Amino acid sequence: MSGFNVGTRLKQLRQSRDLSQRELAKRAGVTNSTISLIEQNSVSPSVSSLKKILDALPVSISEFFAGEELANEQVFYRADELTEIGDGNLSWRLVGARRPNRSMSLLYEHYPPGADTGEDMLEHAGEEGGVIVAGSIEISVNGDTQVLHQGDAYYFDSRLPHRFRNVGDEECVIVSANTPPSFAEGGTTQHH
Amino acid sequence: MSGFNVGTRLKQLRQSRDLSQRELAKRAGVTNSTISLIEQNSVSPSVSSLKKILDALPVSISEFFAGEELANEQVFYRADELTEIGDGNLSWRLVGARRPNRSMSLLYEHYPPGADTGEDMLEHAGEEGGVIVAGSIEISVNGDTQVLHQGDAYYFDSRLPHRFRNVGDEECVIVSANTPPSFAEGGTTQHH
DNA sequence: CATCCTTGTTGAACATCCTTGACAGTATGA
DNA sequence: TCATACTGTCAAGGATGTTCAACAAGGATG
Repeated sequence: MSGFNVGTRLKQLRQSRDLSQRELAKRAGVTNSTISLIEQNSVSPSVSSLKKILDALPVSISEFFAGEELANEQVFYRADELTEIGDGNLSWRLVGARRPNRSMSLLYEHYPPGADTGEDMLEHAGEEGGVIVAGSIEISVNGDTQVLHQGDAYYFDSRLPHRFRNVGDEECVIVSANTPPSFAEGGTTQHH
Repeated sequence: MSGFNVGTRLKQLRQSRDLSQRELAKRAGVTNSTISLIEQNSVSPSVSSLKKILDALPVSISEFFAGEELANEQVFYRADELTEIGDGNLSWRLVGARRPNRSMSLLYEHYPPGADTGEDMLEHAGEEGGVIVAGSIEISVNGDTQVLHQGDAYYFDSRLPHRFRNVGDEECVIVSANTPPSFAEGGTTQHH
């Protein structure tokens, strides 16, 4: 259950910065009463108000809630999560067995000409980055599409929708690393 | 930048799941009007309402806002944009600026012939792994010494004492990743 | 064509959040 | 002791979010 203790969390953040309710309120452009009520969990603030307040700390909204969510959320690593690698066309080789206590996975990827991770932009928790070792590849992240060549690199939060496509005529080789994927919805193992 | 386009983002998520406003409203325990108004950005929802709705998708609040907030982060790095870290002898190029919030650091490393991380075995918290892209290198981990060649890879817990040495006569190129980021903050950095 | 279902939108009523302004408690210093 | 300045809390009312109910547009069925 929820137990989204917004008030307590806000109070902690404010106090850790040695700010009074009034001082924070002033910076945020709201009144001290607002902060008082929120901290007591007497109200559930509107997103716009909460954003004003967090901007003044400053703390991003996702950071604010990440702390809350990690407290009651368990993160599981499925044993078979990374076993499905490569689907005939694409070749993803995992460096080392994927073990529950590993904090990242390292891949040696080979994209033949025309290889494509698919039209459906994928989104999952975590971060990923890589260096183009040979060939070139077109990468789309959050609507931004670029063609990277040998020596180029990328790094992004995997929650942004992304897609990989080899539009050249030679094989593209990438060494990439991903920080832990969260559990994927449904059966298909998400990757990339 | 504000531009927190909560409505648009919600609409995207709802539609990607093939849900109508009414269906989502039903699952979330709010009314269809609420969702309509939010999606049109006619209102800034309260956190409690937004949480109900996101729970029904389901999407965590931090995920929801992550998409908005991460939109401005740099994703693509041209070869000459990598941050040089080398100390004269060794050359390490970091993918992306030193951002404190990243969960790993990605490196494009160049070891000239004779390069050596030193006799003192290094130990630090975290994990590291890499793929040898060109040349060869001698790696010692916890007393076990191996020479790896192009296409070989390694992965170990960084708490084990380790050392890298290029005993060949050509440059060795490695793409590696470390968790947690060992190059996160300024100052001298231990690595490898 | 009519009928029925679903879709998203909107005005008015209601519920909740937010501000105004006042209050009590504590600490510092004259 | 009194004055001043700070802290957090709270009631009343204005501002904003949410619901209820009606509406129009689009598809599907007969």
